[in-house]
Amino acid sequence: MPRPREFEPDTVVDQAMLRFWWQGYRATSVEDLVKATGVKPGSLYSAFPGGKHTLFLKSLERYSKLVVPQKLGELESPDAGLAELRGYFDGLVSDLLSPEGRQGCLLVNTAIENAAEDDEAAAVVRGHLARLERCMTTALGHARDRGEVRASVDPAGGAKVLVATCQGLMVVGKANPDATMLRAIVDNAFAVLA
Amino acid sequence: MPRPREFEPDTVVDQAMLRFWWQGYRATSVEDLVKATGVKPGSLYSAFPGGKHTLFLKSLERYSKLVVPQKLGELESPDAGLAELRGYFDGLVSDLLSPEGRQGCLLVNTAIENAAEDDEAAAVVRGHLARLERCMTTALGHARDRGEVRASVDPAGGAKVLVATCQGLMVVGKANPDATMLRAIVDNAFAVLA
DNA sequence: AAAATACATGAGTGACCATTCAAGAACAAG
DNA sequence: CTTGTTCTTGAATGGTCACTCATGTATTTT
Repeated sequence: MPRPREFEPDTVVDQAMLRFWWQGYRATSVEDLVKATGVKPGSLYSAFPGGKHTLFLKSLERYSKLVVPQKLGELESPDAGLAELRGYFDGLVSDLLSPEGRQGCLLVNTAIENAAEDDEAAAVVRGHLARLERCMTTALGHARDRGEVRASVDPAGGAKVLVATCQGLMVVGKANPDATMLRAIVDNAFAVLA
Repeated sequence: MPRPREFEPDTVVDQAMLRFWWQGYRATSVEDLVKATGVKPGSLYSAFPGGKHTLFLKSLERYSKLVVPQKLGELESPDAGLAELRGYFDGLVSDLLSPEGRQGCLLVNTAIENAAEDDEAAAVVRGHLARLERCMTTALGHARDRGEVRASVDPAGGAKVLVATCQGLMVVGKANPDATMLRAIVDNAFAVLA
């Protein structure tokens, strides 16, 4: 009986995600979202009750499902080792240096901009950090078993440090997107493990 | 001849800085600043031409001069070594775990929230990162000379990694202010150097 | 074709935004 | 005391914010 919806909600979330990613939550207005999606306010609010904030949370989840796996790449494969770990960091650096990647990571931005005042957003960020830590622990364990890093490196502890280091890499990259600096950070982070 | 000013500009900047620190640039309204400082809009704009943005830049500089040296503490002394380096990281962790320190570092928050769109703010952040790197390089050099870390640790490179790690520590701390996690990051960051 | 249903539209809501400005007030010099 | 200068005040500006709702529309069932 009902008139069918003329837009695909997932597509709307995708476009909203891009806006939140590039501009941040506060700096993105509902009017921005209307322009970006082509969906008028009324339809937006009826399709996403809760409005801007709901759309933001859905954007975070969509980012986790769509963008994060692509960035992690082989690092999430069960037998990832040092090469995959290094590949992830190198990918971060080249992203930060490219015009399309300057915005960094939506989840890192969210940690800083919203985590203190938005528990739901903070929970998504915590999930992401745990996921990162998990696959880095695995990769570091394999790296140690294969002799790719010093035997004295503790995979669980080292992974926690690497998680922090890659978050910090993005903070530094935002303020100072300089190839020499970013590559030096990665080079030395791995040199210390070898 | 002129009527004397009834407020101290430095005090106004101090109070504005606290607001920007706790709430961020965008989330702090001029009305907030008026309430916090007791200075009415007209006076605020005549004392700080450029308004909110000028006050923000002055806040960043004041943070660098007032808050940062207090956080760095002995790490800025010319003969700082591993103890001072470790002390700085421990201080960061206990700040992030205390109600008064949850807001993290104004300059890290600024790197994420404003650096991409505000070159002047980004420049202040870059200065801060360079300052951190400089004193960490010195401290790490002394630590190596004194045998407090492995001889294979490169002070300049290691400092770059530590800078990134402490920025990342604050990202993690914002999303997940958990003592066990934060202490594990610091413990392992130093374990890797030993 | 008529009724029922959900969707699309976009002007409208009041609140808040950063900023300005006209008016009055306080001081110092003459 | 008068005049000149700067400061203080707070109402007013025009804009934008997130959000709502009455109206019209498209589709399916009867």
